[in-house]
Amino acid sequence: MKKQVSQKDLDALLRAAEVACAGNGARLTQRRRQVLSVLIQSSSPLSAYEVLDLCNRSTTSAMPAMSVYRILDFLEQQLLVHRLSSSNKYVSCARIACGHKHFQKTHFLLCEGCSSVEEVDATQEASDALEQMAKTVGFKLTTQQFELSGICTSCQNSAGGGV
Amino acid sequence: MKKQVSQKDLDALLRAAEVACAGNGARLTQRRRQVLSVLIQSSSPLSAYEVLDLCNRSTTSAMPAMSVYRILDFLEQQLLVHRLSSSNKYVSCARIACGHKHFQKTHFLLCEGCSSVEEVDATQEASDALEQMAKTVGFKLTTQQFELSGICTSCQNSAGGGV
DNA sequence: TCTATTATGATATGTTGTATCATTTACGCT
DNA sequence: AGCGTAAATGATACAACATATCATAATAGA
Repeated sequence: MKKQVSQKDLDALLRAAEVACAGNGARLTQRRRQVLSVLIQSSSPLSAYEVLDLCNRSTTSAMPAMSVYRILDFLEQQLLVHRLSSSNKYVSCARIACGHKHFQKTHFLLCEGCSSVEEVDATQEASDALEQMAKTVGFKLTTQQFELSGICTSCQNSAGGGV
Repeated sequence: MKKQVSQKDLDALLRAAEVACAGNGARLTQRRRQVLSVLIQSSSPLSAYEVLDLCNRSTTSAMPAMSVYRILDFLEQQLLVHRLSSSNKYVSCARIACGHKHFQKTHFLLCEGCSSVEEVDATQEASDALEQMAKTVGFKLTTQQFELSGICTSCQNSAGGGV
């Protein structure tokens, strides 16, 4: 499903992404830009092959699967996209525009109704409670990212519809 | 890696599993027992194909991949094994012996050092904090299971060794 | 412009997961 | 016990997902 992103917003995000890459001595090439655009414009997480299909739909020159995997890895390293391990899919980072700083642990709220994703910072309470819980069995937590399923506001209201 | 489970304990768990199945009008067949045994005896989560390999190592009659997937689904329905979505692997339930009642949400603490898994009940504080956090963006949580990575006690002490 | 590095293309192959239909096994019934 | 039905497993084929490897192209810097 396609998210409504204006050309203006998309351009701004891509510019910000470019700057972010440059800051790391990396380049946002045409292909990488293409993959990132697809993810930015998607209202739900996409698998590598879904990204591939969408890329190849809009271009004449077909991209090989290999490239998509490579580019997704790259974009993840640059913190421009996140990989959701529970579904093995990718979403564009919600923080691209603001210098993609993640001050807290990141949580992803996955809607079971419409598959949309909400990226939120962890509350101190949640982090503390989880850490405390792990501590009772001697675990030292390292997870920086949680993926939680639920029902988003829209779907609660429309009782099962889309966004 | 093989966990040290005595034949006595294994038998007791399998008997408990059999009773649990019977309670649901289901049967713990030879094949299902075999798959469950493999998981009980593993110190870390196993993928479907890892289960398959282990099964086929101990038998003369080879099991097809299809059967493993079917049986894992079955065992999961019977609450005898859990599927870890973050790694797409399976672990035997830690509650088989006690009637596998899950009163709270279940958390899995995955050790990044030795790959062992600790199954714990969620604390009320953690559940509340997560629910509260989701609520701030209008989400109603449905997740019953969290998977957290960290370092277990043994690995903290041995600074990188195994269990 | 030349060269070293990085990025991508192309091909092959490995891994994981399912669809489908045939066969076998267990259970209830007479 | 013998029979019919439903459940479970076997067997085969194939689809989907992921990676290894080497060739080619593009880019940055000297």
